[in-house]
Amino acid sequence: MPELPSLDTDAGFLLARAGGRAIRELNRALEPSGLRSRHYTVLMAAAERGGLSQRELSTLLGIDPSAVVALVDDLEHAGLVRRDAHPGDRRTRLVVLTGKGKTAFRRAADHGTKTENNLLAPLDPAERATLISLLRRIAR
Amino acid sequence: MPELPSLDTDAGFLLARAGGRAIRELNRALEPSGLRSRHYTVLMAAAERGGLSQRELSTLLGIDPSAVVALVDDLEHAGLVRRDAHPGDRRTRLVVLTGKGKTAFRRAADHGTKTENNLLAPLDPAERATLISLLRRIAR
DNA sequence: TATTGTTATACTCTATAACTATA
DNA sequence: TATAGTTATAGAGTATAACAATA
Repeated sequence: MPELPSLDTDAGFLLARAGGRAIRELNRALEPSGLRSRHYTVLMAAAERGGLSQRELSTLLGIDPSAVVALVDDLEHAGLVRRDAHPGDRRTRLVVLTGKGKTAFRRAADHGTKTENNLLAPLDPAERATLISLLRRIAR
Repeated sequence: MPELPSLDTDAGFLLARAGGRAIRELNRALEPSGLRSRHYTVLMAAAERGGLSQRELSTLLGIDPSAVVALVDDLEHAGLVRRDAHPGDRRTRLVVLTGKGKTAFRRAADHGTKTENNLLAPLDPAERATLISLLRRIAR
């Protein structure tokens, strides 16, 4: 007797729904800064581990390499990142935050944190930690 | 001392990443049937609570009303749903699964369930249940 | 030969506004 | 006046293929 999936218990549906909501609300919060949620994740990666190649950003963030080009273009034109030469490989460009980029990221992080608190409002701190640790194991 | 968000702990990023992966893998699994993940959720809603209006589908699934029109069009042309008249309101169309639609949904549900099992493979049954219940509280 | 970054392109998804018919 | 469904449209996101430079 096969059980049919239901909206209330389908993990894929709930993940897509919650993920879409997270993106939408973050985009709204970042609107004044001219950034979108994906720019924000690039800044986050660069702030955390400076000097990543675009290839590394692509796999780390799950964004297609061709899309990374466009995102880094945007951030470079806004003066928030530089594309530095790789010491040993002339094909590779290392994406590095500028001083202006660090400031912009800190400001964006304020909005991001508020948005996340709002999203997770129904959960207590232990539940938030549980959710994050479960997600980390399936997000890949 | 403000803590900056990190890729490892940012719930929005992890949700978006996992949600995107769920959609992508479901779309691949459904490809032979000619359905996309959003068609699947419409079928799921109609199977679970038959006779929903398109407006109700829109809020239940978090899909814009204009997009619901296109999805129901697709499903209707494929013979999987009907648009029935609402007894008391001639503006409203009730979306109902046909016999063919029920069969198609059961088959799609097989693929959906396999995809979900694959996605949740790193989690044991209790962890899956926890994740689903936490997601349900923030998915809205 | 393989890989990095890039360009071009097509398709899907999301979002908004405007219209119609009904309420 | 407000709501359900519809159409049109624009913008953002996703995905693929092909190319130049370099490994």
